[in-house]
Amino acid sequence: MNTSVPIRLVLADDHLVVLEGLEMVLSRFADLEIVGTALGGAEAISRVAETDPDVVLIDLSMPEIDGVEAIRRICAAQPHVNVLALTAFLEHRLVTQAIDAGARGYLLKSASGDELAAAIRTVASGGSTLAPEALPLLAGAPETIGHDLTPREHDVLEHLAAGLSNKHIAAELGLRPGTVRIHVSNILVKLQVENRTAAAVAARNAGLVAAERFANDRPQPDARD
Amino acid sequence: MNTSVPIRLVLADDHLVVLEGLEMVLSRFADLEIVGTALGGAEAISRVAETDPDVVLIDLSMPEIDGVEAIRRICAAQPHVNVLALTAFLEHRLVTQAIDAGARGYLLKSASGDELAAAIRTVASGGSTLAPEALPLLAGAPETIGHDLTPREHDVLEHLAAGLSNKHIAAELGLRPGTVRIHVSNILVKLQVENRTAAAVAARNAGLVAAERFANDRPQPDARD
DNA sequence: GAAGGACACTGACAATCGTCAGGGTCGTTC
DNA sequence: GAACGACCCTGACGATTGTCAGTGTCCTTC
Repeated sequence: MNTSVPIRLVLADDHLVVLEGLEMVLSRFADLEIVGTALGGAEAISRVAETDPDVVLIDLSMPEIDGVEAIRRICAAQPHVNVLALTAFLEHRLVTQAIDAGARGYLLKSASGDELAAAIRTVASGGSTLAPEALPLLAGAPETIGHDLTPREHDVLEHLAAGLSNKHIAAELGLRPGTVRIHVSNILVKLQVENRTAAAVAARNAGLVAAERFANDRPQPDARD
Repeated sequence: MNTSVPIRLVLADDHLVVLEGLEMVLSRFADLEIVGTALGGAEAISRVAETDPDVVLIDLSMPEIDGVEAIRRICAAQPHVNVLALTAFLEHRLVTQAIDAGARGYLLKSASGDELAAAIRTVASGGSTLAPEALPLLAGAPETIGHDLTPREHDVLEHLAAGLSNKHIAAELGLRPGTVRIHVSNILVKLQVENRTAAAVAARNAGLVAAERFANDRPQPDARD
């Protein structure tokens, strides 16, 4: 029996061929209707605003406006829209941020089309769903490292992870170098590492700072004082 | 370019839903015949061995046996098979490594299904193709940085990028700390950076050292609740 | 064999980093 | 108001880092 109305769906993924693929995979299911697609976060937000769908399936790793930010804005503007986050990699920060931003579910791209459709139905009916692989990340405390950083420490870490010296960080933030040193020292304790280089690596691995996917640009402090 | 025999194709991607999507997108084209799919590098190798296809479309970022290694083995075993590399991100090391390993082409997932099909046809007929975005990475010298490192410098960089101090690196390599300092100093010059932290970041961005993408493992996908 | 270059190593300073022992502000609790 | 804790700031001191000048080895070239 056809339930009266199909689930209206918006898809967002910055990889065109993946987006096309998702579209075709999901169009197999009679109870799902794709009312819009988007190639980026900004596009996703406006597409959702236009079509007011039941469910949004959104990739988290997108340039410019990333998935988490898009989820946040969509949930703020249209709280009745159910958001399902999709991503290629299992990352603690992404899972928690997506949930915090308002996502009703979190799924990996290693799921099958059937699993995806099932998750969409669950989310559409007001339920929530989580990739089984994501559970241990939320349950235990395997990756709670660095989540107790103060705002200032996060500022410093951001610059530190770009390779700046304490002097440059101080100039950038309008502080004394000695002050920056203390922040760095506290960061080392909280990240459980021995020195700033290890901190930079750990911060990137834990996703505490934006990691440049593309190797093209290189942050270079204009030195020579 | 209408031929009686379709192009026989093997697809490999560790994300099941993406793999299904690619399969459906490409099955639209009458001149393409998908003779096998694989969820990982090892599976790709054996699938190619079994089916002896014209073209292999292979994702580069796969766990265990990654795409580059798979390409290398496929090209070694079956040199007549044309390999087309596919990846989500534009990374200098991946492009060059894929080409070195024997790939006839390099495409981004931001390509459309049509572009993908066109690239497959080009590669199948003995040509080669490259994502337009990948060209500047190979053409200019924006990322030739660090390719003139001596073996010893590479050893040191490997440890440095893991966050080790000079003293620890010295102990690890059986050197004096002062010696390590000189290697580090030379590395800084060659990587065009100011300090060791920036060197660690640059080395990872440029793919000069193995960068574990995420801190936690990836359990095997399965199940539906 | 001599000359040259690339590479690895080392000990000496100066600059930078990380730790220590403080002080200041703000908001909460008694 | 006093006490408390969280956060941010600062100068002084040892430890680490990065630079400099210099030695030894191996390999190629003349």
